[in-house]
Amino acid sequence: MAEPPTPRAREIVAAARELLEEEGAAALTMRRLAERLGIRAPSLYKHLPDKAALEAAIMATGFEDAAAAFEAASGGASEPLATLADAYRAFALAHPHLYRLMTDQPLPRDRLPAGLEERTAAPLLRATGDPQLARAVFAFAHGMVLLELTRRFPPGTDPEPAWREGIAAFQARVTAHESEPLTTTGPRGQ
Amino acid sequence: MAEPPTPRAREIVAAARELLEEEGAAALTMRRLAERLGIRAPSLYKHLPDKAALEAAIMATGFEDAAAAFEAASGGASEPLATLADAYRAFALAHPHLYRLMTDQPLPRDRLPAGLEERTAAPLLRATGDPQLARAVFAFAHGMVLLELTRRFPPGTDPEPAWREGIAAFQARVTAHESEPLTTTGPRGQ
DNA sequence: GTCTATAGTGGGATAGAC
DNA sequence: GTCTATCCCACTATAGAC
Repeated sequence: MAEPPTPRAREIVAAARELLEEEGAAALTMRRLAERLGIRAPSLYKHLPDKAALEAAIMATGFEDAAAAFEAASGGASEPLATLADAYRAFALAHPHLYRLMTDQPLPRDRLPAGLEERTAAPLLRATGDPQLARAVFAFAHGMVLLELTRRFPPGTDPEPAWREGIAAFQARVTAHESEPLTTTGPRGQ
Repeated sequence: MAEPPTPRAREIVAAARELLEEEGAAALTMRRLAERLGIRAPSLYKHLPDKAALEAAIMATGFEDAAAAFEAASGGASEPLATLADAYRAFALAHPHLYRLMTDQPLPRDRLPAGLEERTAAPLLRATGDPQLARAVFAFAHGMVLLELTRRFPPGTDPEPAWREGIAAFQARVTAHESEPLTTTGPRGQ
């Protein structure tokens, strides 16, 4: 539920995140991690119950960093949505392997600190003013980042114009919502 | 570059796709595939050079099916973009493991039939009338589908309203482009 | 087209001593 | 907190016989 309790466990998680970021998910094995720490793999199990716990702990540090970056980006920007999108993209491209670990699988919500998911999402919710719109923007940004990371666009394609297109489309919806909370898609609840 | 040449190889690829779709990427091993075919794993190598070729062949069948579905969906619909988005989502949700195999990694373009990628993308390009807008919509749909597949939205969330939000936002851009090819983001090229 | 035998590599994890 | 020894698992792939 919370972060690793002991200082040694924290060191291990930090080393694991470095290993992941530098060499990718395939390199994140208990043996390689131990090697990086100058110990033997079985010793790791005195500090962490299993590999899933290690991954969850890495993810938690990633969400802390992402939340902090998003909060910093949305501080009084003149174009909050565009600024937030830039911050989102920057985080993902700066930490591609970490980003994929954080998003490729269902969130292990039980093993993450309480409230962290909400904290990470809050700036976007504020920038859009609407949960459904926030989810749509989230999906767009997530999709763009993954298409970039997996090199899915035709070789040589510059993703920038597509980013601007999407942000412009959603910005128009934000503006529309601000002047008139009910749109053609009808009232939304849930 | 092209599909498996021999009939036997086609059978093997078909069985592999079934295995993938039913049990997921982790179950797609040469051993399990052979088991499903009633033969031994080494025998597979008489028909396919390696596992990467097998995966590429599976992906090719997936893109053929997706392209056909998108072409069928965009045939004279009154709302081409929304209809296409529905078809995209339906394909991904009907074949979650296949979809992820097709999108989680860079496209092995050398091992796929020539023109297949373009054919799959064509309907969206037609529906949007602009490559940048098409990429943005692609990213949105890809992101939404993945967030659904990885259960990334808070438990109990209905993704439908977010889909409608996004499609409405992009539909407005399509309409704007149709009446005025140059927008606030300026001319686009590339 | 299929087989047996096998090489070679890697992984997560536990028991029990120090 | 770390160690050694070890288990058990799984995978891709090749050689060579039938």
